[in-house]
Amino acid sequence: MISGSLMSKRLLKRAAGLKEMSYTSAESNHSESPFTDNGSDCRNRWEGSDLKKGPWSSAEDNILIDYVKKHGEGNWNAVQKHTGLFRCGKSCRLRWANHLRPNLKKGAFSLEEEQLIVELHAKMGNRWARMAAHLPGRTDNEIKNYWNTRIKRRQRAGLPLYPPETCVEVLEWSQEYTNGRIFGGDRRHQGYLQLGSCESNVFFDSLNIVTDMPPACKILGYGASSPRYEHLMSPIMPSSKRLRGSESLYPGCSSTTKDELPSIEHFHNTAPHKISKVCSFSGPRGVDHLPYGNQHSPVMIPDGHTLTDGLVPTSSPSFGAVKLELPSFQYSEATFDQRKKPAPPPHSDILDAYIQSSPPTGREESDCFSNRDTGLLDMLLLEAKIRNNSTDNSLYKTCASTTPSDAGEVSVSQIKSEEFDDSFKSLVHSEISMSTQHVADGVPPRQREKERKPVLDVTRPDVWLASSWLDHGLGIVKETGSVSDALAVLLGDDMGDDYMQMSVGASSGVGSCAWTNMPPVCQMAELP
DNA sequence: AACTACTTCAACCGCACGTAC
DNA sequence: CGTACGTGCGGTTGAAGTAGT
Repeated sequence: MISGSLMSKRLLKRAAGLKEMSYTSAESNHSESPFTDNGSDCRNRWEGSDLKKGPWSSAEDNILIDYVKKHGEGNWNAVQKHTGLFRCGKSCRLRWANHLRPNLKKGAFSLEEEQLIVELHAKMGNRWARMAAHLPGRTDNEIKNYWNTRIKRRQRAGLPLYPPETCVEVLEWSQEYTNGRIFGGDRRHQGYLQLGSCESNVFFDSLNIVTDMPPACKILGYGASSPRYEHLMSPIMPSSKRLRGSESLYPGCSSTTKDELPSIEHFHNTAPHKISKVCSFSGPRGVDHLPYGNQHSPVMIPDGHTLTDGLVPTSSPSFGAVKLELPSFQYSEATFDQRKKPAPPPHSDILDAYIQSSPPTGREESDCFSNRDTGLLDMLLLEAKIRNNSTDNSLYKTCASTTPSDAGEVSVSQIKSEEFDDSFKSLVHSEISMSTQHVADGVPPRQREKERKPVLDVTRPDVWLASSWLDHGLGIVKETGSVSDALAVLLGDDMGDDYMQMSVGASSGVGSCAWTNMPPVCQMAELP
């Protein structure tokens, strides 16, 4: 929410119709003619490009309004022909859609609208246009700007982006999905699932994790170790351009993303850590790497910096950092011991690679993982899909437990290449080996896996939640109805003592954290 | 008052999809 | 089938506004 004075000023400005002042003041000459050049605001003049850019003058607005009145919306490229307006069709459309069309709401978002945005974002991710469809009179741009502003504020405040109830709702929804009650045939042809009034397509076309590789620096800077959960905390990170199946090799590496992520070479050169180090979900990864509770050792990123390096005091991890520590690859104890120094690459790398490289069980799976990212739901769906598609979770488990020695060393760059297939095969082979050994020595693979695992600290929300979400079969958390509690723990981890107390207090059952035990910051569902 | 840092938001850009030809 | 065009979407940019010093 916009702070009082600022908002009131803005509202006043808008109410008085002065919003154009900033433009008209600079281009007051435009009021006479839309084609009057005033230099400063017409950065790319139509003289050079035939088309004017920059702020619209009121005269131009009037021309466009007249045009739409006469010809209706659409055919925007014809505007220039019919009106002589030196604006491209896209610009006309944008101006109309965002500012000129009737029934547009101006002014600050109402509380209801804000709540709806949060809810929608939790389900849809950065799908502004779809969100706008649920907010009459609001534009995608407006929502997007609001959200970006909001998350920045909340990140600064160290608060979660989503109120607990939203997360719980989403989780419950996910459970429905997991249970197969929200799943149909070919999603591509069944349209968006309607859940209440919300399009929940997010569930079905959002599992392309890599695409959401945050401008890593941003997400990491805020302490999120798993971009998959960026939307839980810092969806500021571009959710990449819409993935439309054309991104092949490394779908997540959209241009924008690439620019902000450490380059593959960077990983190679500065951190010869291998992906296999991370090719294990990091939920219960080495304690040393966890930024929780009193173990605020920062999560490492491949280049040797920490997630919080220079950005967030490690002694006070952001809420989001904790909250976002969702299912990720974990280290086996052996793995961890070997890797206390090396920093695991962003978990998303691994997960992405895993997802995208996993031999699909069918086209549906392929589709499932081929679309763009969304929000909190992604991981839930991922889990569900993996569970659904792997009869005994073996592959999943493999990825969750395989040590480097099992899988061999796979570099990040390899992960980002087709060579990951080989790595994946290695993982599978290791799993097969484990199963085979089970036949030989009678030790069930799961038990063996347990033996290889570090003792999990169930007071740590990352461990707890990751375990719960990823696979109860991992043997860490047996209760299945505690997702909400897990989330509560997660959300409740507001840096430090509160969280620790709460977690310990719930030791009788890791899944028994009451909302009332939430630290105040967590109970504060929404920051105004 | 001047300066700086930060925030907001309108507009732009590039990409992808759908459709007509 | 391939291409061009129109359109929509999401991320980014940068000017203007605001707050703090």
